[in-house]
Amino acid sequence: MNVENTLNATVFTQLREDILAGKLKPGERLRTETLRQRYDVGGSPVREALMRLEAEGFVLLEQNKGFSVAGVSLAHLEDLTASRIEIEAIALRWSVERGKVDWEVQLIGAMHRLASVSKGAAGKPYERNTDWMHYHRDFHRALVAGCGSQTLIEIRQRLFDQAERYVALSISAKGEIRDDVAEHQGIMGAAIDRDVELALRLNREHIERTTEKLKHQYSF
Amino acid sequence: MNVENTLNATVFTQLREDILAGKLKPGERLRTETLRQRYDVGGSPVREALMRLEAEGFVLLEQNKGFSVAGVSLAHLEDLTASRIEIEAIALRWSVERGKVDWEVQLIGAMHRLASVSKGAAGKPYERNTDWMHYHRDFHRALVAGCGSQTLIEIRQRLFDQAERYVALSISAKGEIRDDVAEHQGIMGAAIDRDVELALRLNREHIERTTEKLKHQYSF
DNA sequence: GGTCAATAAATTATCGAAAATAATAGTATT
DNA sequence: AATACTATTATTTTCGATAATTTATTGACC
Repeated sequence: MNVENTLNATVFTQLREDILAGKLKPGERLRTETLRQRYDVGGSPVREALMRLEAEGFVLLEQNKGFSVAGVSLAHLEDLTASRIEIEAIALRWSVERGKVDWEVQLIGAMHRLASVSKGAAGKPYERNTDWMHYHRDFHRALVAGCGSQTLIEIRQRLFDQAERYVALSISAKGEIRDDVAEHQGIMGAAIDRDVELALRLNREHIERTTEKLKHQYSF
Repeated sequence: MNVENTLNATVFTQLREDILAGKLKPGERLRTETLRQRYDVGGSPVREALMRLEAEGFVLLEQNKGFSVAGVSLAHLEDLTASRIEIEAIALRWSVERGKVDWEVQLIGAMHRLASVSKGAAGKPYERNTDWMHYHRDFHRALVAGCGSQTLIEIRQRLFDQAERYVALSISAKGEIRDDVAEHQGIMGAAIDRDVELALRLNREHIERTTEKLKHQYSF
């Protein structure tokens, strides 16, 4: 699987996933020795990976006191949501205004994948959840992929992932995900119809609804 | 000066400044050995600092091929500018709408400092430039400081710094900075008068004008 | 009992050397 | 002369050990 990847990169990816999936709890200390054993590597790759995660906001570094998983709070979730709504709005507007047919194709494909896993048989719920989250992430990325601004795309993705952490934490507490095919189809429809205002409104409501549910559970 | 700072943090700051100030040219390779000598430290702090800079977009890392200063291009500058205009607009709007009197005070202070160094006697032009850039940075930060969103503030700052690099590169090529006290006073005035639309328009024009000048020189 | 200093233990940060990978130069072969 | 292959060098990446710093513990003193 890991054909040609530097150790540091592997640890980075793993650590990022573990934090994002809530396996490493918010505020939890990240001692170098523990991580060395966990990923079976030396200290340098671990520290380097942590430094990158620090810059991305998933990890907190206190001088000479080590690293810890970034904390969560209601205030942070709300700030994140408000910022996300505005920034996604820009990216989505540009996407709808400028997206070519390629963008439409990719978007329809992402929607189809998302719908398929939603409909999927009961099977193993955990696997379905991770699959769904993966496709969900892809769908929202596809939505803004036509905006033409790499800068904006990266910023949006970062905020999205930060927010996903709250979702993951709430799932691992509650057990089930929100399975809203129709909502996504609505956003996509408006986007492809080039109805900017409608797409923006639906997207904003989509984000707000997600956050509202999280706030209601308040398991963090 | 450096009472209690980890080596890694020192190198990070230095390296960041050197890149931002254009001392390290875009695309330039950053060999560990060179940097070890330059900052008189071991390999670990250097690599760790570089990892952070990579995540911030100032440095590029290619697996097993090392680091280099992030490149510059017209396309990137334009993307940066477009994104900045939109994101600063949000932050500024919120600042104007929600900023308390403390925000006004800080803003007026920042404006005063900026004006004072602008007026400063001929003296040493280089020192005046770095001072001016410092206060200029502070002014624009003060402008959005009242928005109440840490997330947005950090994002804006990152984009601003990325753009500052283009300014620095163009200065070190041309020699003089644009000294526009009136423009800044205009933005501040509109902000404190709580005239959202005017403040936003002036700010957008301010950014656009800067970029336009850079594009005209096109020394990168 | 509670505070403080001194010491011990735990942890982080850094270094220097070894291992892995890429770039270069040289050689042989066609 | 061009290509493919090998040896050599340069560079990055990683490890294990050491130094520096923080945290915990102990015991003296009030």
